[in-house]
Amino acid sequence: MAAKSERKSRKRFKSQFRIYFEEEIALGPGKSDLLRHISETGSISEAARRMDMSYNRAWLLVRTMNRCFKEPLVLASRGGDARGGAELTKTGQQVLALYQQLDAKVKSATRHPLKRLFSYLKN
Amino acid sequence: MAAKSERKSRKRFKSQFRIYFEEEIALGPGKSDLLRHISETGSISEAARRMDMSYNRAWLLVRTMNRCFKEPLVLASRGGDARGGAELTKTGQQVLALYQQLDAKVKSATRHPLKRLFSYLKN
DNA sequence: TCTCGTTATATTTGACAGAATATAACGGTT
DNA sequence: AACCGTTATATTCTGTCAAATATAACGAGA
Repeated sequence: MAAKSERKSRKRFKSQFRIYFEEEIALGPGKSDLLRHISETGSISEAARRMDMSYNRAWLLVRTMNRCFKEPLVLASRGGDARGGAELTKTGQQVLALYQQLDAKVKSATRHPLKRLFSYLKN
Repeated sequence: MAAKSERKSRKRFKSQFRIYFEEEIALGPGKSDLLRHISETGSISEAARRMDMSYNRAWLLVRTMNRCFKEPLVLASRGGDARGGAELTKTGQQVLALYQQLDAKVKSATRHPLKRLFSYLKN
């Protein structure tokens, strides 16, 4: 780890794509990230904690996603055995997978021109 | 035009990539668009008018770009024969071309998974 | 030296997204 | 019936980014 000349480059690249439905963002980097964490933790609030995001915000994102898609992406339950929780629906899993696939494709497609662009930036 | 079932789809996709230098956005969708218009019009203010953007904002974007790259992308002059104007430097042209290339690559790379994603959205 | 469209720059205003805060409901378990 | 961690929802606050506004400088040409 110590061998790299700079511990963190001053040059960065951020690619983000958003899917809109009407005037709302149905899916984007934040929402897909949230989906992943919900899938991993089985809980909206635990996902939010791990992302250092307020539960309130996380819940609003979930609500928007569920509203924009034909079928809900997240199914949540209150109380009960595990004192509530949430999970991705089949649709949610598929949508997340597609988004991640999109992400990977963009990464590989931009690799080379990006490198050239970076060379024009200051050091 | 009247035959299409919807005059404008409610589903949209926006892909944008930004290149950061330190904490500033060195290049992004807006800035590259501005570069194009400056190249076409030979003027920052005319470019701004066509983009329905204030001259002030356009100038700030140009200033940021010029600050982030090794060499300025835009060269401007005041007064004089044409009463001032601006043009892209050779570097500016190359950077713009690279960005547009990036854009095209992303478009073609995302085409198919995007279509599938759209099918999950409400109509 | 006045004009004119441009570049150059500072400052003030305003809108809006996200943060913060508050509260309630749920429903198994104990 | 009390408890607990979660989901669910409304409302207020606030920091930030863009818009708006204001001025000045430039410099060839008339």
